[in-house]
Order: sequence, then structure tokens, then C-alpha cells
Amino acid sequence: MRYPPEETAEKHRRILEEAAILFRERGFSGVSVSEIMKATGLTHGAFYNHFDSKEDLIAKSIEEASAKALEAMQPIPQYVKTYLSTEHRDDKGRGCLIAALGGEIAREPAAQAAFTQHVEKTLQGLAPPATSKKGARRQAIHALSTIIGALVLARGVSDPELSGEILREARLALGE
Amino acid sequence: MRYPPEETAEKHRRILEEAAILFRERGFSGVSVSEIMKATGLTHGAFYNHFDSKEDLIAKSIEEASAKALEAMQPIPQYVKTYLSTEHRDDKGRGCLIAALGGEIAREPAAQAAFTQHVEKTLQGLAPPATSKKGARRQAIHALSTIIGALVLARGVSDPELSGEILREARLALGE
DNA sequence: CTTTATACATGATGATCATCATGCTTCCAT
DNA sequence: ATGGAAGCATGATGATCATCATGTATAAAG
Repeated sequence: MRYPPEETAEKHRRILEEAAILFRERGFSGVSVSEIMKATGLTHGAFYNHFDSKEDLIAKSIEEASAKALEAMQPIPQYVKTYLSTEHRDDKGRGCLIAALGGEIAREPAAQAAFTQHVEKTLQGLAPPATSKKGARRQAIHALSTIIGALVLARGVSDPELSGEILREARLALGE
Repeated sequence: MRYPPEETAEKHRRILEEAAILFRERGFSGVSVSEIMKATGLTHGAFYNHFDSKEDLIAKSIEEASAKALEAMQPIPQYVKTYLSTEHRDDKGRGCLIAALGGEIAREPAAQAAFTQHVEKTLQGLAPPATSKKGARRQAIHALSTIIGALVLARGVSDPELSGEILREARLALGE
């Protein structure tokens, strides 16, 4: 049956939200369209009323995750600290898009435009043009690269001690 | 038909080699068992004479890629330079295992033991206990994290200028 | 108050896979 | 030499998907 536009828009939002979480948790190919729809309380049939294809959803869900991440950004020192926490390491679904999906995005052309925007905006958030200090841009690239790499390592490694060491040492190497 | 042991061993090696390349290029779920076998000149039927399952192959191919990577290791300055080159960025198949598959390995329990070994050995290669300088271990973790993160970013971004900037600035931030 | 299009559910469809079953041929142990 | 098993190819099997087709109830347009 037909539904009022607000309800439809709300469902659309929730599909995006669930997709953004599930994709970060299990990867693009690790989650089926059906699962995403089920997670939002609908069935697979409704999917194509909201998106053109799974690829389309992937691109849009990256924008969704990006927007939320940019809202929560902080100056470098605090950002590094929360980014390299064990809580972030253990909460992929709500965590950094880049660390969770960067590798797969490199193979998913449909996702790269949104990803590029996200990276550029994140760098600008870390090195505000207002500050415009010499080397601020380089420092942003350096810090972002380091925390992403460290998080990927800390998540992939099965030894909890090594995982913790990586987080800690990367934090210290970035000065606190 | 039956084949002499040397031929069989050689085929086994080539399956591993092709798998290690294809997985890095397209991800674990992006490559089928059939494709890998075809790439080595065999058919899918022979696969289970060599490995227990695809998961088994994944674990073994990580060991294969790791061994080759460790052979080619260098002291940090040179390592950083070649790691953050556009050539490495554009040759995922023969490049760093961690940057190409780190994200997926975090979701593949069967792969994590081999991955953990690889990370630990790489760190030891970058911070030789012989050198045993204060902070060598931290420096190794820092450098490795940074180059991995930078490579993931440079590969995922569709703007070639941004991609190049990331490689360059990360290199400079690590002191040339 | 009709009419129409929308949003959804259920149920195909066709493709892709990992894995298994079978049979043939050749190596190897006896 | 000979019986058995190894190594491979071909061809199931069954599961999982993305996507499409259809029916239906209702909101919105006229």
C-alpha cells in the first residue's frame, strides 16, 4: 500500500543508517540487501523503491557515514585520543569509515567519489584553513594516515597485547 | 591422472602465488576458487586436492605473501620511500598485504593468526632488536601505521592530485 | 468521490559459488 | 608387473544473491 511521504522518508533514512553500520561491520559483500532491509524492519521487495541498486546504496551510505563523522570531529589531539581508543577499535559499525572500508572502496568505483569528498573534508577539519599555519595540512595528512593505519593493524591482529601496544604507541608517537 | 610429487608441489606453489595476487587485487570474496585455479592453468576440481577449503587457502596465501614481503624488507628510510611510491600504490597485487586486505582480515578469523605473525615480524624487521635503541619499537609502529594509512587513503581517493599529495606529505612527515 | 500512482510484501528468476561425486589415467609401493 | 591410490577434469548440488514481477491497500491528485 501507499504511505505518507514522511514515513517513507523516515524509512529511507533508516535503511541508510542500518546499511552504514552493517557495511562497516561486515564489508560490502558481506551484507545482503535482504539483511539490510530486515534490519530496518522491511523486506527486500521495498528496496528498489528507495535505491537504484546495491551500488547506489553503497555510495549513499558512505555519504551518510561521512556526514555523521564530520559532525563529530574534534581538534587533532582529542581526535587522536578517541580514535585510537579500544572502544573505537571494538566498535567498527559506528566507527571510522576509512579504516573499516578503505580497502574495499579502492575496488568499488561507485564508492570513490563520496570517499574522496570524505577524505578531503576530514583533512580540512583537521587542518582548518583558518589556522593556516605552515605545515598544518601536512600534519593533518600525517595524523590521519597514522591513526588509520594503527586502527587497521589493531583490529586485524588477534593478540590483544599487540593490539593494545599498537594503539598506545601510535598515540604516543603522535604526541600524547 | 596421477602426477609426480615435484609437479604437484609446483602446482601447489603456483596456486598460492596466484591466490596471493588475486586476493590483494580484488579481495577475498571478489575472487572465486575457480578463477584462482584457472589462473594457474588448472580447473576447480583440482582445488580440494591442495587445500581443505577456501578459508584454508586464504590463511596459507597470507603466509605466502608475508614471506615474500619479509624477504624484501629494508631499513625504515628506504622502506618508506618505496612503500609510498605511486608504483606501489598502483600495484596492489604485488604490494603490501596489510594495506590491501587489512580491513577484510579483521572480519576473517581464519586469517588472523597468519596476519598477526606478519605484523609482528614486520615490526621486528623495522626495529631490529640488535639496534635496540630507545623508542625503536615505537618508531616502527609509528612508521608502519603511517605508511599503511597513507596508502589506503591514496588508493581509495579518485582525485589523482589528492592521492599524490597524500603519498608525498606522508613521506615528508616521516622525514623524507 | 474517483482515479491513479506509490510503497510495500511475496514470490520468481537467473547468476554465481563453494563444495562434492565420479571417472580416468598415471605414478608408486609391493 | 600389478593393485591401489593420487591428481586432475567434468559435471552435479544446494545455497545465496541481486534484481524483477505481481498484487494490494492506501494516500494524494483531479
